[in-house]
Amino acid sequence: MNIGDAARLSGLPAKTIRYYEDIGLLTPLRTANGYRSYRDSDLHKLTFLGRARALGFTIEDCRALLALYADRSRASAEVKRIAEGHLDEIARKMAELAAMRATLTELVDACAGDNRPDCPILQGIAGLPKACASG
Amino acid sequence: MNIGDAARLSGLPAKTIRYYEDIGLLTPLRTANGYRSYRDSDLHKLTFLGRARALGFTIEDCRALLALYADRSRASAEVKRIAEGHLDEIARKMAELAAMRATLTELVDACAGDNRPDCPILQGIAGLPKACASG
DNA sequence: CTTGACCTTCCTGTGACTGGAACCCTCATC
DNA sequence: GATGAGGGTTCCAGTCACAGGAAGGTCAAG
Repeated sequence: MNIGDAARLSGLPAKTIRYYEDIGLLTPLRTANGYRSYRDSDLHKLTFLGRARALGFTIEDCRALLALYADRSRASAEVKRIAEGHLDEIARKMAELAAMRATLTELVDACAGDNRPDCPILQGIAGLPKACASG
Repeated sequence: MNIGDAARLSGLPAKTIRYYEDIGLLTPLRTANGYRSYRDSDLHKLTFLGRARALGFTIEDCRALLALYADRSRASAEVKRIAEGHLDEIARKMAELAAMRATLTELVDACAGDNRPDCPILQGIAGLPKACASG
């Protein structure tokens, strides 16, 4: 299977698949003419990677998860540890965004949004007490 | 005022302040020895930038906001438009994170996390129906 | 005169790709 | 045999918003 087919079947761009090979996440065979040749196992890895990335795992997390996926003697605790760490990170980002949204919503609500120059948004950004939206 | 003082007073690292100059967000004076010299107006800009960045605005948004801040004949509608666009972006990111969290929380809850190899998390990533956590 | 804190510029690296140039391979068609 | 379409290959540059570090200039204090 060439990279184009692997791309179609995995849903990942060919560029991304080459990149994943470049950083050592998978190593497809090569045909006589130098083309990459993907086995079923490669395709499984690509699908796994696509889903893990869609869940927001970093590439390094994905690397660890792939290794655990391939390791029949793994402890699920290790997988869970990685996933929980990622959940913490997601929670942290959501809290950060929520804080931004809270402050910004206040400012936007206070702004008339007409063609006069008075603007509570600009005033807010220029003079906000420092505790707001820190992160 | 040298860059160190500007950094302390604005709360931004000196590296960041130099970068902002590099991309044309402000242009401090220079003393005879080549050191950057920050006026009050420069410091105001830096503080403005720090707060706008803390609210998650992109650098290009910041550039536009700074210009509007300096423009006495601005229409607040333009500022509001930028802020609302950013709020939309924040909402989009939060929704994306919430979807990831929902899927991942399910998987984590289903995983025993002991030293046996059975792992619903890995199974989930490997075989999830494609609709989950798309974004 | 040296020490140390400051400042300068320039180059590289980050994460996870994306775009593009320049080139090769294969097959079908004229 | 030339041509074109549609694959594939490598390598280089760019993204975003900085951070780290090297190599060197400047300045006040001891």
